[in-house]
Amino acid sequence: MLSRSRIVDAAVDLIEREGADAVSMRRIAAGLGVGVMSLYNHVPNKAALLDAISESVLSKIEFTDDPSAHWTDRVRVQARAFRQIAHHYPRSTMVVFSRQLHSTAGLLPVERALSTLRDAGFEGGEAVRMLRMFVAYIVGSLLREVGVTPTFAPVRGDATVVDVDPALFPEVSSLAPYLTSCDHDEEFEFGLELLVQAMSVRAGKQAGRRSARG
Amino acid sequence: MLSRSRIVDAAVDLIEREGADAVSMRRIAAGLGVGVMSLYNHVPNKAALLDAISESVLSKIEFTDDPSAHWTDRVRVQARAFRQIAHHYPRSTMVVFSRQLHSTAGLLPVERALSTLRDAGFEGGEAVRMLRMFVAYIVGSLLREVGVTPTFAPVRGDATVVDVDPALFPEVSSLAPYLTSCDHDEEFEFGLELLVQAMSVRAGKQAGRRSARG
DNA sequence: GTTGACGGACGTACAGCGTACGTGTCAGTC
DNA sequence: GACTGACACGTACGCTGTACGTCCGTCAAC
Repeated sequence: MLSRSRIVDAAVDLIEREGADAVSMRRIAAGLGVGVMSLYNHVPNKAALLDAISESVLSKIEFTDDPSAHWTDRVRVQARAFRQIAHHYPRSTMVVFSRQLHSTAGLLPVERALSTLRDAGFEGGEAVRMLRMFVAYIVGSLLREVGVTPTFAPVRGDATVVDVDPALFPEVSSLAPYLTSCDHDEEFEFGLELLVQAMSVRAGKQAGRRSARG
Repeated sequence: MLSRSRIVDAAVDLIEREGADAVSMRRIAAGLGVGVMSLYNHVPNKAALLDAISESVLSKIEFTDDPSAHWTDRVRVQARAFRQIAHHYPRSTMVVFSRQLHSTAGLLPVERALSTLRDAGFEGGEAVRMLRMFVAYIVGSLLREVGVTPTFAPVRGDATVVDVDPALFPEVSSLAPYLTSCDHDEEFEFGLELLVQAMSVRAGKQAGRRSARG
């Protein structure tokens, strides 16, 4: 028996196996062993199916939030949970990012994150701004990681940075070894720590106001 | 006479006017008053055309770098220059983000940014990590701004957050007014300042190493 | 002036796409 | 038995990217 979730799962599988470009209603139907138009009994159109895929992927994020942990650790855990799913469904993640997220699937993560930020001492608009900034960093990082890994297209040779004129681009040239290689885990953790530290400073300033201006 | 740049410009215009989904070789050709297949004399295929669009948009970023300014101000200026282009070509920017950027068009910005970071006192891998983190934040922010603004699809009603059960999502519910509204300029500057401050702390720590571990 | 080569614009054709519409087959209810 | 709804399916239409062949304007060689 066909169902919306079976269709979504098959679509995600297809995306991960053959890439987002390979996704067509006919391919999905073939994968399920049904006719094309049968899908439309459960999904209004392809755009809605892609939205459902986004929702499905986002809902897979596991937020094992430990309220007793320090808020900095909770931030770290939540960020890594996001990233883990993105790495598990890299090509589908690109689909998520390329679409509007206007669904309530991501509401639980938001609730958890806001709760964490409140513990950190952020109130009202400040908490929301912090959350948005954090999400921006995570999304931007994952877009790079997932776009670079063999996700959407086969990786091209890294000769692009090798044949750079050192006279024109001295910095790029001298930092070439760092630019060509990239330990994604390390990069992510680096930015994560920087953000957590920046938030700690900000939190201390506004919450405890410890020895500031005094 | 047809040319690659004329095709790219027409494509960008079309994307901005009617959205990325409306882009087809036939539409572009019609906009230029030529036959479809004439395009293929200048562009190998549609994917290459989209890559050319990315390159074109990225190359429009104006980096009026002032080496005499303080590095923090240079960082701000560079980030805003990026954002300005994204706002000028919002729908095309989505195309840029959805593709692999593997072109040398973004090399000048990279050079400028690395130079700025060197002035800030970052060396080697640290500079590259800072750059990547910064780009991640900017890209993530723009993805949200540009994805929310009437860019890809018409904006949906903001009733998604209104009908939230306060018992299930207390934080989301109480912060609803902050979550539904969003001053993008303010948000961007907020994160920008936070990052610049975080970088300043880091720069002071590793460059001057003033009174650390002492 | 004629000829040949060639680059570029173009038309045709084909496979594949999303999906509107109609049809057939069941399960459940009177 | 008849009626009803849900659901799987086939057909068909307009669209897509693009391979291929054709035609024409320009220019070099003779």
